[in-house]
Amino acid sequence: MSSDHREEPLNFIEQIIKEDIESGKHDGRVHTRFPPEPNGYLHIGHAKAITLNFEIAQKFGGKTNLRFDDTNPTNEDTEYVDSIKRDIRWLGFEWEGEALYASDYFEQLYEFALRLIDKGLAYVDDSTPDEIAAMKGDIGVPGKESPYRNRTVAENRELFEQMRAGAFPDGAKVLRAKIDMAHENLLMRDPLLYRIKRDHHHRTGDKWCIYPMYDFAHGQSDSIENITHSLCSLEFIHHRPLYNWLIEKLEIFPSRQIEFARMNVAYFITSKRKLRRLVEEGYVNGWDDPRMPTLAAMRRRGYPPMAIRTFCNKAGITRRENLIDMNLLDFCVRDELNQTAPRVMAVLDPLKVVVTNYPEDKVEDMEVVNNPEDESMGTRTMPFSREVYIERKDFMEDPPKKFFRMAPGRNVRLKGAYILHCEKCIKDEATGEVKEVHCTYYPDSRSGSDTSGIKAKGTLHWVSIAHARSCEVRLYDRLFTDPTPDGHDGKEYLDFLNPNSLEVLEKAYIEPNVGAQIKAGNPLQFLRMGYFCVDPDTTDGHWVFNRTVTLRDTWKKINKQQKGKKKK
RNA sequence: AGACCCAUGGUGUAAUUGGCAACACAGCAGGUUUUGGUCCUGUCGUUCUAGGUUCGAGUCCUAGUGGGUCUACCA
Repeated sequence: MSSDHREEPLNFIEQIIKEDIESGKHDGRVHTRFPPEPNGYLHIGHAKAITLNFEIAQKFGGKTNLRFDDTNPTNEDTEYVDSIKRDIRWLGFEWEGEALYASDYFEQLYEFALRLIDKGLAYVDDSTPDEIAAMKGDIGVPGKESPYRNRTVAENRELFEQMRAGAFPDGAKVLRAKIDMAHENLLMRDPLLYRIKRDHHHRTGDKWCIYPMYDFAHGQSDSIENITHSLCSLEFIHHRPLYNWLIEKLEIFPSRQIEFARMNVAYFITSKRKLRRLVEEGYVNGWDDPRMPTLAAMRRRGYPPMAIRTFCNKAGITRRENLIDMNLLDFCVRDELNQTAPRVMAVLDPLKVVVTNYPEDKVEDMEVVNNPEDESMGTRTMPFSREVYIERKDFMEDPPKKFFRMAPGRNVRLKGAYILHCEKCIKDEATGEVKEVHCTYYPDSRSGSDTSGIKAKGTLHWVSIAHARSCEVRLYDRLFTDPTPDGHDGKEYLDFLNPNSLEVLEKAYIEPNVGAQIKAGNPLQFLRMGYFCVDPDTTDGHWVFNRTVTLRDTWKKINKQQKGKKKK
């Protein structure tokens, strides 16, 4: 297909994998995993990790597991398991075999713990959390060894078995690795491996009262699954020595952890806690509110999954801090939708236009193309009549330079129909508001068979008043007014909420012959207005559309520039 | 304070691993257009600082500067 010989550059992880394959490591096998904790909804940051893990495996002929990291029963729930699976599939990925769970390895993990105890590398500690914290030392200050550190193997074994059997209350004892209380890396100062916690687990129920900590579950699960490359975000970099230490001492499959910088997107936040607050305190209408950065929200907003994947790929993989421009996301979304979204005409802020020389009872069917980018999408018809709506902003009584739309004395084309000559506007005497515009049309200017020779600089979208359908349109803007709402001292992210992030238009109008498109999630381009999609709130009698993203708007820019000049 | 990580246009990533700093987005200026969309053309602008190694450094070394991470019985 492609004739260009330039190889696409590999990111640093792909380079590592390529080298591993070339050196015959793991017989050239590549196996990654996506390890979410089922305690919340997936967001754009997860999309990056998902795309990376699945696509990198695909690229090198490998596999990707989905493994739920469910070692803390307190916040985890099956509800999240289902939504996570749905979101991954929505992005277009399918994991290897069945979904896996760290909790399936609890018995094996327990065996691993005994193995460590037998080697004299783990001990049961009776210290309280406060005591453990106090003995941990500080950055640059070595810690102190626990008085329980030198229990015998036999004693440790018996105590740990009793821990499992439920002999001790919650928090009474922990199992710790025996490494080095003076280690410069705080995580190596005898890290906790198991805690006692009586809580109902979403899968194992009440079978266990001890649960492994992240560091004694994640890497071991990787190893159990023979994961070759365990990709995670930069914050786990300090865990790597421990990750490797445990694998080495346990003498299990040597998975390799590789860290990359997580993706930050301007005007987005991804902290679970902060997102939860937005939902719980009603700043947004739920986890799938189209203003949220969750995948459920992006789906509802109409972002095509492929656009999100493209976006993640274009953002790239490195170990640097980054803040991705939202323009890139918009670009990816528009690029995808430009190819796929059928065009329709909808008037969001209607202004009545009367074509005074058009017969009152006449109706003509105008043929219009569904997508100029894709001829195979065919055409449809739009009824044209004496009274139509146009966009209020497309008329100006006293227009500035470079305004190509409707104004008294000027010609404009109604897309797919006739060229109109604007005669006058009628205003409300009290308010000065333009109530309607009177035009005449050129009968020989009909679209497709125009013999008038008249040129019109602008082309407007329109709907026939008698035929149009009323609908609801929801316009979304960024949720925050600041690119890094949670990055300011002295202010919190809620201080930067955009008061205009949602605008609901109850009285918008859409052309009538689009019924087949009205299925929740379907994308549409409202000609000249933007990309929209059908919201799931839609019923037969009430159509609701979400604006996914606007079209690029050169006029808006010109207009701004002109206004800026006037001020000067 | 210590350890670790990082530093390339406005933003994000490349640079055949030591050989003319490139691509995308954004910006700007044009062209095409029955969407002020798409598409096309042009244009702007970059290696944190100081030393060192080398014929040659964005790349290697040293020091500095700046940013990030780490002291949960969370993951």
